[in-house]
Amino acid sequence: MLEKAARRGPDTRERILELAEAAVLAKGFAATSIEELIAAAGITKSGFFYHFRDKGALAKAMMLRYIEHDKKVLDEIFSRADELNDDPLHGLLVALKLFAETLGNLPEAHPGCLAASFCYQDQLFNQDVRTLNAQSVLRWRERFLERLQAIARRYPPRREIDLEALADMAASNVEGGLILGRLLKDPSILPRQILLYRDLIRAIFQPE
Amino acid sequence: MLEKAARRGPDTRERILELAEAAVLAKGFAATSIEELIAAAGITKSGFFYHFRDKGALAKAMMLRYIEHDKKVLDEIFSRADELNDDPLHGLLVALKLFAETLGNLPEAHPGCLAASFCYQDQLFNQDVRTLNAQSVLRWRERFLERLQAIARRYPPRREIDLEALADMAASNVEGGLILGRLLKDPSILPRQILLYRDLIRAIFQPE
DNA sequence: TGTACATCAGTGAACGCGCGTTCACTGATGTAC
DNA sequence: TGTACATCAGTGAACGCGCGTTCACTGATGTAC
Repeated sequence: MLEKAARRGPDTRERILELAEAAVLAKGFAATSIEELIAAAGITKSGFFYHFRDKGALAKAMMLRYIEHDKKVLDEIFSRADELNDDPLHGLLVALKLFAETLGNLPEAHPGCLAASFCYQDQLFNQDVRTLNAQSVLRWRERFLERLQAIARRYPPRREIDLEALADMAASNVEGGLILGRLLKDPSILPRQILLYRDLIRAIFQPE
Repeated sequence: MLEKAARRGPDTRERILELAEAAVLAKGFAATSIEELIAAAGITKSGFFYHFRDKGALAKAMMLRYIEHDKKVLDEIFSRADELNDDPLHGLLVALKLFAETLGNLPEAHPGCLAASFCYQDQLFNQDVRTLNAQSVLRWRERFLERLQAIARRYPPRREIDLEALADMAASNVEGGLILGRLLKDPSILPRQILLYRDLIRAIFQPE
């Protein structure tokens, strides 16, 4: 037990999920074959079915992994942003700046979002997976709406504004920015969209 | 020749493309089988291959059809918006309002964008199709950027602003709104996002 | 106006390949006594 | 400390089905003369 080592591969299951995510973001779930995943992971087909009951179980595991990762990233950014101040507007502006930097420095050439990929193929998945997917975006809504409401209390905006839509715009803007970035193969689009969203938030709430 | 009628079905090719678009938006291109399309269209497999050399040719035809439709809708909305005035800001605000209404009243339960669907599966397509897809979003950029520049000349914004990002935000916001609408099965999200974008444009440029 | 030919919009049968899934088995590690 | 058994992380072979594609053919319409 001393070694706790790598029985076979070091966490094969995680490796499969990683490979699957990259493949799905490149060509979709249906076109991602188990065959190619096991070839890349260096196991046999039966090895795959030891980890996942069927292909549907792979989809669900991918979604759970994605949601967990998503939550972790957001948590970290917001807690870093709130570290040294307790002004909700300032905190959000810092968070958005951090977010733009994080997403601008991703190693992948054409990053994508699994939620978006799955939602454009959702007939392939069972209700379970679809519900999980909806949850991931609901968390964004809640998180940003809470923030914006706190900000609006302290800095009443000059004009009336649909706060829920403005909260959804955070996620919407990221999804849209990812798509434009992919279509035009321009990784600068997403960070610029986020910084633009940030500028708009500031323009709405910040007293002159 | 009098009848010019319906040789077999009335424009089978168009019917296939229509069916294919709906299927692709629901489950992706790879999972959309020729078999299901011909079953729905009421022809045989060979009939399909009379219209399309192979599945790749179907993809390209879908993209061309989508681009043409996209252009027509935008042309129409902008020309309606510009009909009775020549103020660029007012024109854009009217256009965005029309756009929100148009997209809010779509008959489909969960509308989607073929460009977005394809970009999340772009490994399935050849360079030809990918280039077409990029063009569709470039047209949005050009169109909105032109507008925004004209607006900025007449109404210099209070703060400096990244006009190109603001132009891209039009497309980005629609793509994002579609995704959120699908994920949450809420058709009101997209029109609200567009109206929010409109409010932001007004807040940036309109003199108090 | 009638005939010969061309084209358009398909039909029908067959193909091979790759996919997801199943099942009986295995060899290394961990645990009970 | 040694042995018996259980579990973990797989292997290997076989399966049937559906998919995209091909090929020879067809029957209705259009066109030339």
